[in-house]
Amino acid sequence: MSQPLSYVPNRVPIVGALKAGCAGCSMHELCLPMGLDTADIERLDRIIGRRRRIARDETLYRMGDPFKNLYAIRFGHFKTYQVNPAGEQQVTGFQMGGELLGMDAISADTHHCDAVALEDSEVCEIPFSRLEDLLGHMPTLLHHFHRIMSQEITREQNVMLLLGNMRAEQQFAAFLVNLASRYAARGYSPTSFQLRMSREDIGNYLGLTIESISRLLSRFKKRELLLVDKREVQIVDPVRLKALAAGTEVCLPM
Amino acid sequence: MSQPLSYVPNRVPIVGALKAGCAGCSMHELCLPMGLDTADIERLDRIIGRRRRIARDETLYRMGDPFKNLYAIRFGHFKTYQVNPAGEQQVTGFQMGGELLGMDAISADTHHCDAVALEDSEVCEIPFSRLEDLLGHMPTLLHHFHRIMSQEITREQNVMLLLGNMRAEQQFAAFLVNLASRYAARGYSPTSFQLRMSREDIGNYLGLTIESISRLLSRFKKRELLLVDKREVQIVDPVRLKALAAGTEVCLPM
DNA sequence: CGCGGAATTGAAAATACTCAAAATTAGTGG
DNA sequence: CCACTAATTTTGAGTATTTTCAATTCCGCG
Repeated sequence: MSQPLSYVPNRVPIVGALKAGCAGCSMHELCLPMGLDTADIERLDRIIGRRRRIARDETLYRMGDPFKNLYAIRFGHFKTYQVNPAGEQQVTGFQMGGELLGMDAISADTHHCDAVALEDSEVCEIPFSRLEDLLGHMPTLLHHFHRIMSQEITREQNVMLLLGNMRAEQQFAAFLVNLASRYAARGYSPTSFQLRMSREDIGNYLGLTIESISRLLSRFKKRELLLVDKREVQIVDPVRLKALAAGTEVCLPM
Repeated sequence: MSQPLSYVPNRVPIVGALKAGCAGCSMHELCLPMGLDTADIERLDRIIGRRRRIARDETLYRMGDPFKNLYAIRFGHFKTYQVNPAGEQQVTGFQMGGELLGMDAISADTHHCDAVALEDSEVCEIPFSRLEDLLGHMPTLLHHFHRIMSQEITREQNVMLLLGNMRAEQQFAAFLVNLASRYAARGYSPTSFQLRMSREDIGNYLGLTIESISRLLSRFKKRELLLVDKREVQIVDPVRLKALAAGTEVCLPM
């Protein structure tokens, strides 16, 4: 599923085999270089910094860190969370391969959240000032970058929708449907995947307690919407799950 | 408080008095032209489309409308809301003078929410494709635009924080503190202002019912945090209100 | 003056939370 | 590979906050 974790020197073309840089990255169709021609990918490659391995539970950046780079996830999963004045965490998102981390930091040149790897992961460092220079000369990339930022805004609006007026059961269904669609976009099964995050993280993200998440999983299991084994989830009835997420159907307790 | 509503022909310089365009707009220190020199403001002015008056309760754009323009609010207030598959509304934000509307539409060339004026308002149309062309030639503006988009991401993350792990009372306090700080940034009193939105809109935004908002207002009034008269709010104890919003203090019912 | 939308208030109901305990799983070292 | 410990998850019972439903009241406006 994810790539082997053995160390391979970065950015060194392996003759006749893998290309280095964006062109050789399995995420290039989803990530920043999406839709660029070979020459433009080349230009983008030249500004991209080193690749970084982030082991599970390690922090990529912290709230308050000075903003230097965006990070493109090559493989692995991350969570981002903010800490409020009272010291409580709020998970603001889960990110996976092909997604960009750090866009919230542009506004104040300072990171606004912590980003922690949920499993051993790898990211590309994208020095933002160099990227911005490049954007001035590459209209296609500029537009695509704006789309990505806009997508992030849209994503968060959807979370607001979710947090603001869905009941627990609907929220959780929507969460699963969202994960499924993102795996589908990456060529993975949308009906069978691993939850990379703990029940606690899910609960925190959805504004629910860990107990509620646990109960919802049990309920969905009993209603034969899902098969659940530890963190492995199999969606048995995607249609009904989507209906639940849309609010067209309900799934009462017991 | 807001500018007079009488009609004045747009973009016609009044000799020896007001300048037309961004330089003459009271919001230019908060809006897109922030930090630009006179020559650059001039360039920006040239691509900005007409000004539009939007009467109270009128819609600036709707979900699904093709995306052509961003809108800078010259004066007035707006709300944006999405409609979920079940037909329920979710207010995703309240916007005021100097703020930009429509950035969520870039990602899919289609508006993702409705924007409705909460009072008689005026916006500048900013044709996005022309803006993007200009951004390629104005690094300062480019960077500033990215800051604005990033700020929108940050703003929404803060709402997630609010919706995700605050109790009603804390949410509502945070909402008021947020409004206060935005009015302060605009040179208005941060302790005395009008709520431009209905209790229903506030409740919808915060994921609470209208009844809950009403009870919270009564409670805050009784605890001498606020004076409330219809939509006019006066913050009597800003320190305690902030403490409430931060979660450092509580304010129980009765 | 009276109508209608908006806001307030009260009482009952429901959803999700808290606390507690048990069960399961993951991690560690022998 | 197994045993042990720590962490995570599940489940139950009682509680609390917020919602729902209903009845008024308030206010703007014709």
